[in-house]
Amino acid sequence: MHSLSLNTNSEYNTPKNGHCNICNKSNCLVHKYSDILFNSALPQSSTVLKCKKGQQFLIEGAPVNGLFFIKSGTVKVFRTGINGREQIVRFARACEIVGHRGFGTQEYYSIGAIALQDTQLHYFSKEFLQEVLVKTPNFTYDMMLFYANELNKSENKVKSISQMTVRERVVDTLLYINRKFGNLNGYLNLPLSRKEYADYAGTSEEQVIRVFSALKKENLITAKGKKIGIKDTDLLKKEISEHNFFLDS
DNA sequence: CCATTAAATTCAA
DNA sequence: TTGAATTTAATGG
Repeated sequence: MHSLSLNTNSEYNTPKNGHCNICNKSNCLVHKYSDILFNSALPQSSTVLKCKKGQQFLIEGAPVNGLFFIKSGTVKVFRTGINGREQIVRFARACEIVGHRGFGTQEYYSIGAIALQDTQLHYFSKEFLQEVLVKTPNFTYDMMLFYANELNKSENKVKSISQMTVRERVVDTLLYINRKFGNLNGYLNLPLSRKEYADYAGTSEEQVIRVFSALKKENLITAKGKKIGIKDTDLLKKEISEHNFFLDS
């Protein structure tokens, strides 16, 4: 009766080195708690949701009813600013959590989330998770660490947007994408539009294009459409080293 | 910010 | 797989 859940569990469950075999992280929550999350005796513990590229699955202002763990694909999480401008809060990949801020007393999501590629999501209802949190202290503790970490990142981001120059923020964004998604064939392994770089860095598309052009001239990056290659990570890091903002993942 | 041109991506035949 | 249609990038005002 839980065939879907049982199948899912096995995907996370071949650890030799303790690393999750989907996201390759040693501290992966989905991997660590897959038994609890997917093999629970509780009914309807999880369902898998399929999102096509460009599909929005979390809408700002919609009532909170649960949260998502990304099974595959990538997602951007954003908030709409005062004049309709989009502020990208973060990019998320496999095994990361989306929609967690709605938990507790909050009634409505304060963020939207949209799939950047075809994406599969594990959906967990609020009721189910509350039950798990109450019964499983280790899980609750790890979730608390996760929340604390998120808060720290968010505070760093405020600092970066208010104190760094446009160029530094764009460089910081490039390093963030590189750190988080790595590179494939010499290009960042996540294709983003200049607008998306801008929305993350807190600038305009034109500014990003101009910074990219400058970086190309200086031989720090290469760009072919949406494929951006970082030529010299260390030199880029140097540019923002005085801010030491490249600590968050 | 907007307009123009170049370049890249998508899509359907 | 191609190339026409559409979208996105780049530049200059």
